Amino acid sequence: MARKRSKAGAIRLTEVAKLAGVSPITASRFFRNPEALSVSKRERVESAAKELGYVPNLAARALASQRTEVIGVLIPSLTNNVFNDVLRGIYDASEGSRYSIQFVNTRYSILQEEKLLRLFQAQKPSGLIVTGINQTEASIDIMKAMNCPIVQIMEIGPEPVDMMVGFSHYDAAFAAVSHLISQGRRRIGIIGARMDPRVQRRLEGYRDAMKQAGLADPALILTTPTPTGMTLGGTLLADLLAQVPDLDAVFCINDDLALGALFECQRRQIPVPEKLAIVGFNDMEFMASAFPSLSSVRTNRYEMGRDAVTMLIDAIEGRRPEKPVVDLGFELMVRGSSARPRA
Amino acid sequence: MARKRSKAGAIRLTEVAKLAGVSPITASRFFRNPEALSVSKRERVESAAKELGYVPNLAARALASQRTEVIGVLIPSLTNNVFNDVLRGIYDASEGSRYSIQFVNTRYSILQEEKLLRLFQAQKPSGLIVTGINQTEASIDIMKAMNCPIVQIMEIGPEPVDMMVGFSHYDAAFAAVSHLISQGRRRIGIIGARMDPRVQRRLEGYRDAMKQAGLADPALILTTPTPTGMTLGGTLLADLLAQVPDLDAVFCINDDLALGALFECQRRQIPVPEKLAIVGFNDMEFMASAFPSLSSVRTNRYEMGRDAVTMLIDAIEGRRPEKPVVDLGFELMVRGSSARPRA
DNA sequence: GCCGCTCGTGGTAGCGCTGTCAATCGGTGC
DNA sequence: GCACCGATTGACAGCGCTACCACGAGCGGC
Repeated sequence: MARKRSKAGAIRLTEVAKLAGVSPITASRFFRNPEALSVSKRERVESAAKELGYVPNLAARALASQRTEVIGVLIPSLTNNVFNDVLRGIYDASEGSRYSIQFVNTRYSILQEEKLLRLFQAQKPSGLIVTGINQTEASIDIMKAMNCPIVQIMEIGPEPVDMMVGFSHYDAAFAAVSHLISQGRRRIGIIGARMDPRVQRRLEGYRDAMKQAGLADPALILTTPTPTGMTLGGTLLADLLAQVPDLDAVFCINDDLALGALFECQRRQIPVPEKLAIVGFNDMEFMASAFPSLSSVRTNRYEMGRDAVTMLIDAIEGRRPEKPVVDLGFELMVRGSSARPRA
Repeated sequence: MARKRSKAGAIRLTEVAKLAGVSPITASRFFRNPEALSVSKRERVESAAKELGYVPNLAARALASQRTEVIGVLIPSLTNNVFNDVLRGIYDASEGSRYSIQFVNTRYSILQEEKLLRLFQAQKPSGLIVTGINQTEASIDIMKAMNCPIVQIMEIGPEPVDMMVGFSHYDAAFAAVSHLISQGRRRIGIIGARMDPRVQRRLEGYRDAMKQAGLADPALILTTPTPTGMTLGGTLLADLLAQVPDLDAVFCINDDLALGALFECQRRQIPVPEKLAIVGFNDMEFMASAFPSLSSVRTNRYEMGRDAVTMLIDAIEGRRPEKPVVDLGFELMVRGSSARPRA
């Protein structure tokens, strides 16, 4: 009874090594660090592996080496298009590297996040990307105990668990509202949905900009915890208009709401930007192509994902960045929907 | 030298077993099938595990058991919102089950898909979800060799590798175009982008519907391999109008193009639906909230993901479905943008 | 009272790979 | 010519868990 539980067709490293006429460990090295082998052995292992159709057993590798070449990504939502771009950046940056991405969905719940973090802990990833800076105490403990580089993305704050790539949602919202004020708008409302921590900070930016301009009025603020969407944008604007008939601008905490608001204006024949200015947040592709084109705050989502992975891989491989916190900034995209109304 | 390479704080099953006063294998069973233990042992293992903060080592489990509790998902795009809903269905259905989802991005390349399939092979997933029915020969060989249930999603065809959940893109497009014809439209164009296999089949549906009505004209067809987007929808419509000035309807092979086309009409002051009818494909949320509201073909994307996972888990656990191919159908959502023009 | 059954439990022996360290080899400096 | 050095290579011993099989206890049927 040579091998008790062996699977029929499974080709192992030993088989490859035997065919190549080298020791298993040499064959192993070929797959991890080919340069360490002499050219002749390298070629022999390579052709042997190809001939046998060898596929390495990742579980065995992970067990023996006490680590995996996985980068874990925790994001709050799949439905939110914002994360599409981030994920694209993550995938692009990881492509060609030895690391593969495993991403999980926290559904905007920090408890779910904690649970998933624990799950990752069992997997010993090489690195981790987590969204935002509002984790539970327990989550932070787990992250610190995990002994792998970690990048927090989407926003920046004073106390990174390890590294950070993001921007200030507060500043971005402040800039958007300041722009509306500078265009002569006075009754500037804000509509918001889902109100996650980053959205809250945008709301704060709005509040402070309005306060500083002496324009603050609680009636101008309309938010709901329900998930966002274009339809909701229309509904919220309708409600806000009922509350504030002399509204002359609306800052939408995301672009979906802004587009919904635009359609609502079209439905009500409210001219944009003449009677009502609209500014969104994120600058999704459709903002520029809408009619009128919609102003928004461009956030560097693709770059955020890309840079997070780059920093992570660098850190995993021992090249720690000199600056652990990277501010990617934002850019106010002024378009037709927020032009100065005719005098 | 008891343990040569042991990590300092790593708590293993053996430790838990010792504290609980049972054998390691009994502790192991507790985590996999608690019902098999007597109540007293179960409680003792449970409290011991909690006390030590035991986290199972997934790699070791996978190595010993020759399988992982992972469902692999291959999808072609992250940027395409269509897959958001599918993924949401997948996540929802997997939640609460023992399986975790690992998804990878083929970027609409069947070669990339083949490569990723090979990667999954090394991981021995419990099940696999792949997009579409156009795999390479090699991919199909790999899938057949993988010895796990597989569900192909997004469309259905005559030869499932294993199981399928989807609908007929041909029929759906045919229905959409027939609707426009029934509304009295004659010069019905089609604009398309990225032209993946499923989009190609929609184009076929359009072609046949037009041919059967005696309305076919190659000038009415405008497609491009470039990625889709709202901006592109405007551009394509502009180009099509230049080519076919008497265009009275346009079938857009996805909703992004449809929305871009609507904005282009607004920009050019072409009344929709009076002068031009618009129908999209997929029925994203924004279609109903646009002004005018946009007609589309509703596809059951969420259900597709959900059902795929359900079928997969059932099959993994030995409950093979009676019907391996599930047609989720579609529904034509007729809205303002394709209403009959006034006589 | 004995048989055979099921249920719960434990011992043994790996799963396929890599970390560690020692051995080997060809070339180098003096 | 010899000690020495870096570059390659290999032997050994696990990594933490579970499959397999064995075993004993409890129990109903005859």
